[in-house]
Amino acid sequence: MIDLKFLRQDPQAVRDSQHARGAEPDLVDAVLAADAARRQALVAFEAARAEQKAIGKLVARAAGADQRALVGQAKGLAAEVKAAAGQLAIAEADLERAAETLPNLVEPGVPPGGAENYALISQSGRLRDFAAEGFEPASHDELGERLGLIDTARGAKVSGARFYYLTGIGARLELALLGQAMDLAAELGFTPMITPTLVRPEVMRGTGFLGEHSDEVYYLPADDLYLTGTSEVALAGYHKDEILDLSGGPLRYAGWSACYRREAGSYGKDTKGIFRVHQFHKVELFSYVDPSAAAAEHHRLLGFEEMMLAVAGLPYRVIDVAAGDLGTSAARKFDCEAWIPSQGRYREMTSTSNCTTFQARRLNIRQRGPDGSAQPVATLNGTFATTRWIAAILENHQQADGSVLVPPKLRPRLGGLEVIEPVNHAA
RNA sequence: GGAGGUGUCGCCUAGUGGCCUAUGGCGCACGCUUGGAAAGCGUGUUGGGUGCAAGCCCUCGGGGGUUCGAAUCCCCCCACCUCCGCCA
Repeated sequence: MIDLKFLRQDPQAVRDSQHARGAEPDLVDAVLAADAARRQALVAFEAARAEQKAIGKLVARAAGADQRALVGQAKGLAAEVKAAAGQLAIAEADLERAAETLPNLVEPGVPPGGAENYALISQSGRLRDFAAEGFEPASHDELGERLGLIDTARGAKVSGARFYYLTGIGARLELALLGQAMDLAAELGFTPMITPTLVRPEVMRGTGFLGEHSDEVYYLPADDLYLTGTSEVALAGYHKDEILDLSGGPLRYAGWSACYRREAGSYGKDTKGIFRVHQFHKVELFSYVDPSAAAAEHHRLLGFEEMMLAVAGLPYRVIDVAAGDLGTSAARKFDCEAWIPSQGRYREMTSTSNCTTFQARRLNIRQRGPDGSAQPVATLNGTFATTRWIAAILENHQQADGSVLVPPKLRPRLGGLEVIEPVNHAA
């Protein structure tokens, strides 16, 4: 049962939040009505049960004809209880269905509106002037092919569109990036994790991925398991049904995993290269914190992402994503977008979301409050590095002669390699 | 994949159809005792919902069923253990 205390306490705040998202405000009243109906059914059920239990005790103590008479009475009560239980089950299912569609409460300060209404927070790094350098920047897929790093043709032959091979230095570059991210995360106090990528339905649902974007998710019917699009799912499910002790500070994890996305609604978008693919690798940060510390932790995650962008030497900007462009479970989201020269625009490299208590309420992850009662914690996540970064690195560090400079911090992980030179496939 | 076994309140454990409103121990918390501590003694200790409260309801891996009544009987699922088979 999803915890709806926040909704009962302040329905207007939820309506305002829905408005900011450009989503159905009527949903709030539908959920409240379902909640009231459930409560009524619950009261009726509890009353019937209490009566039944009382007579049960009498039956236990009675004997002979008295007992037979009491059993007769109890039979009638049993039918009542059964009916009440049926009503309750229906009311609960209705509420669950209604509550499931209600996205998280948007944090105050988030710009209202759709994707284009984001707020620019900061801008870092220098955009190169390729015209002044005397050449036209090549796209990452061109570079990847020329340098022998990415093979999308054979990816398609073996697995279909949006699959690829990383080959040679391409594979090593990916490992370097993810390794660097894991090392940095560990240094910063995040526990490194390699997580399952197949999860049960309740975990998928609890993290908010079976809502409106369920068609983005791979499902294995034979096993009733979902392939995750991010290790966030496994990291959020990690403490499912647990009561955590956060008195020593947040619990912080860095998950490494393959990620799978169907990209169902994206025909025609980013069809070339590895910008939008069905399978990629990612290091994801995940924090469990006291709700009062969530906003501060969010900025901390953003800071770590910026460190990795600095390691990769990418020019980027940070945006505060508008309410209408937030995922179901996010209350606020900061994206770091790197400049992609061949496209002449910024593209998402990292994304960090404050999910406040949304996921914890669904996954039943709590901590002890001051009064000893169990209260939901807040969860936050942030991308730390992905396959997509290879594309940004190739494009931003390309040279006029077709080679690519390896960012200095990554060189030790590539055997000291400083420049990736074109390979001659004809040879 | 096949056969068998196990799952009770943080941990161990009693409980095989009705005062189970779940036993006992360990641990933990508080109190008494003490110069202080240990030991000892006493009290409390699954979690949740609802209520000002008393209370009431739910909760014995999860879900269904049988029954007036289920921790207990039946079915399905999940996890773990043992053995067999298969396999990177």
